[in-house]
Amino acid sequence: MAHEQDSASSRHDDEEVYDFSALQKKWLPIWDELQPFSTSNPDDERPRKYVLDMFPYPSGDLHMGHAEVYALGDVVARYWRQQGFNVMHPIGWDSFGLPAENAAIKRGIDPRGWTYDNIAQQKKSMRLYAASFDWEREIHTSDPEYYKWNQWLFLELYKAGLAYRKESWVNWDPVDQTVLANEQVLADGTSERSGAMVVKKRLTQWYFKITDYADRLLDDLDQLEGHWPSKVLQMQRNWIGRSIGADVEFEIEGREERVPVFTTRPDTLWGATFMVVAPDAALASELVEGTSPEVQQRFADYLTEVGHSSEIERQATDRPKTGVFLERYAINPVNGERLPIWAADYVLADYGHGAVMAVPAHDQRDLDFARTFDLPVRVVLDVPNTNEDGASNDPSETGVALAGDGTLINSGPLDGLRKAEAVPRAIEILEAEGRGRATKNYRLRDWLISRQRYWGTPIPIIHGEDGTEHPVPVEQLPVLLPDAAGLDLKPKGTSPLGGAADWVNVPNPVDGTPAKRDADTMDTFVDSSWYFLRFLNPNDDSQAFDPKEAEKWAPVDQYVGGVEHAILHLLYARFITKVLHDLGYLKFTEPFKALLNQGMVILDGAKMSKSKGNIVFFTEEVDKHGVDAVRLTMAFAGPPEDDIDWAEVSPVGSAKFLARAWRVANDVTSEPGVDPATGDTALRRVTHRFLADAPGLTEAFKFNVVVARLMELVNATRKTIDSGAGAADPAVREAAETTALALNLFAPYLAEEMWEKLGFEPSVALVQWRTADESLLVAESVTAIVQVNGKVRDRLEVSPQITDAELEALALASDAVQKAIGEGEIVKVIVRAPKLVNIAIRS
RNA sequence: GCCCCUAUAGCCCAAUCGGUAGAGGCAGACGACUUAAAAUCGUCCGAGUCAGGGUUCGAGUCCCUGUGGGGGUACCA
Repeated sequence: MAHEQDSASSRHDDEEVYDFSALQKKWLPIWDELQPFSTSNPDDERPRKYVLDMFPYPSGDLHMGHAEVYALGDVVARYWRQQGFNVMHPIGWDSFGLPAENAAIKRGIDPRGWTYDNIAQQKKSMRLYAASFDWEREIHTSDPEYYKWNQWLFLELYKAGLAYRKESWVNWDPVDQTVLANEQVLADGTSERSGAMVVKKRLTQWYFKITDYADRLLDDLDQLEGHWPSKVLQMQRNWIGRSIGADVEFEIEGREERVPVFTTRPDTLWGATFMVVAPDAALASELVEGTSPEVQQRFADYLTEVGHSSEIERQATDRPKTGVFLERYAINPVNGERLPIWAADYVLADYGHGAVMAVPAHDQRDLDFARTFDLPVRVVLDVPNTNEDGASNDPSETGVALAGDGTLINSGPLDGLRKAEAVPRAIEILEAEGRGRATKNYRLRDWLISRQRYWGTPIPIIHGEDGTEHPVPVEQLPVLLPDAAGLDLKPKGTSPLGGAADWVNVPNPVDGTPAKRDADTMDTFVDSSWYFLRFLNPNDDSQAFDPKEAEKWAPVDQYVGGVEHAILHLLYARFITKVLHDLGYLKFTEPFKALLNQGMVILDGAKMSKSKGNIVFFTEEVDKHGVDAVRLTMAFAGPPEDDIDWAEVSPVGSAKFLARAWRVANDVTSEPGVDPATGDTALRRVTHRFLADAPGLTEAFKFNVVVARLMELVNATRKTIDSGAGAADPAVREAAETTALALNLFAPYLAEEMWEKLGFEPSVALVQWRTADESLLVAESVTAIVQVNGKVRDRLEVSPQITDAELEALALASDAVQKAIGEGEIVKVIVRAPKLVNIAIRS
């Protein structure tokens, strides 16, 4: 094998061989010298574009997912540069986080060293990959110069009343020994990081009050319509989960305070037959006090049982309903009925008020519960029976709640109203009596930002002995992380920072008495919630970002990244942007004007993973095929949002195409500047159609189509060289130059080499796209089809300027058409000159 | 369960406003070059658009129903 390769390369030791490795070695230092992607010139008068790729978490080397996102993001960045824009395309490192800490614990080393070593390695790969980043703006979120501003941001939220501490049930990851945000718990109840089954734990933690922004986060999604993938918009809408309804206040026998419940169906209030409270809500424990010892015991047992059930059991939807009767009664405010109160875990403590009015006839969950415990079911909405066999649709018989629309019955003043009329009427009645009001509820919960881990941003709060909270004064920021040496980083359920005695024990800023620093660190999603602003002035040590620069560059014009961040990161960044807007730092309210999601790179239909051993390694692919071929493959594989199965695409094919393009450029014999107008018209038409179409296709993210069209152009050029006008034809040069310009988006090394070979100075990345010559876009003749009753019967070569009348006459004169019409009677003739005639006949 | 996306050649994918189903690639066949092979160049082969119904002069494209695949969500009252 090796022998054969040697002989092959010695035989073709001339410049026509496409040697990607030599190109990579040649151009990287030249670009370093030229700095074509710098955005540091303040006098640059070109219009600006901010193109941002989601920054990577530095673990190990780059992987194929990185290869995809940075290939596609770079197409966009390079495209806008060609279109005359001053494009800011920065990159940095999301370098705080658990993997570094876990790796450090495993190896007994410092997370800092591990992280920065990884960054060094990945940066090398990233530079080789030739994405057009402005490296002068590189940031690391784990640098004190960065996380200082996380702390500043925290204090801004704190001052605004948007950061607060509360005790509550939290998601606890028993493997990583830390709390998780709701957003970090997967649908199956496991941690998105460790994969461990998440358990509930009661802790006092810091929260950001994102729920205050729920309406705006939801409503402002409308502005992004058409610019963000509709899937992401929908996921965000579902996540926020706004429900419109009403609070209804129930008197409780033997209790002073009323109990409010939230319902989206106030129209069914007359159908309530019992009340259910969440067993883990404070209300349940309160209600059970003073009841019989048996009930108290049953409740205590039930609470224990609920606490022990795993997340999986809790989430099984077909799980039988469980609960205990508390032997207490609520009074229905509209009809005075006594409603028995039950505790059951199908009611959630942290949604609404942790209690519901149960209307079994019209709510499936309530019906399931009622049937399990033999509670009454009362229909209050007459819903038309759609059972075909005429069987009853009575929920107590069928077990199916009547969820549809209908007319109110058994509902006093609402009787006879439609559902849509009854809802507002019921709210009016409640409001008039002071027993309720229209209200909204959200699925979204506040953002839990405390983490009991080391490798993150310290929370800049000092706790006095008396329990008071004191923010660290801004001028004392950053609160530096203590040295990891000597600290026990092993997960033990409390923050490792608490073990750094010198660090944690500080005087109370108010009176100098002993106090302690908050020992938790922030969720790393805080770091990434505003990083796009830090790129604007990454070295400014006087402020987090410069609002003037923000006005120039932000918001981000095009954001590129994986759909895995569709909810978490994007929601947090949107929230923080709105907060900074409200605090007067920003003029805009949405951080990312447009979003492009790329799919995943998979293998043989399966997600790549270490455990499955089906990993394609970035470095191996780049070594084997070259950067350009890997990048081109990413663009050509299909629409960006589709997954790329690496087993189904062909970097070999991409490399072949690049070699083919390279040979075409090599064959050009005409001099730079030769007038293309004298060249072969057929090839020029292909070139100019490409020049005309490529920009629109690129802006629509149809990169695969642009590449296909480019292949077509190269094929046409080859044909002209070999069997047409020949290599000296000026149209061949024009086509080759166009190819180099287009390849700049997908294969920057080869593009640069071709550009040089064609007699120009680097860098091709700074050369403007050419406008197509309109006269070459109009074909000399077009094929018009003639249909009879929709079937193609003839084709006519006609002028593109032909009129409807002329074309119709020509079509009717056709023998083939006349034959098809036969004896039939012409009913209608549709003419779409110059492309089509359709003759409708009746036979 | 609910919500959303999707289905075009053996495979990956194209197809502006509804107007000739094919741009491109992979795989395959044949030929040229070569002592031969690789590389290269050339030629060719290839679906009637998941199924059924509807709207229309005309449907891959719009509407309805179903099936397959993918994703989100999970007792949110």
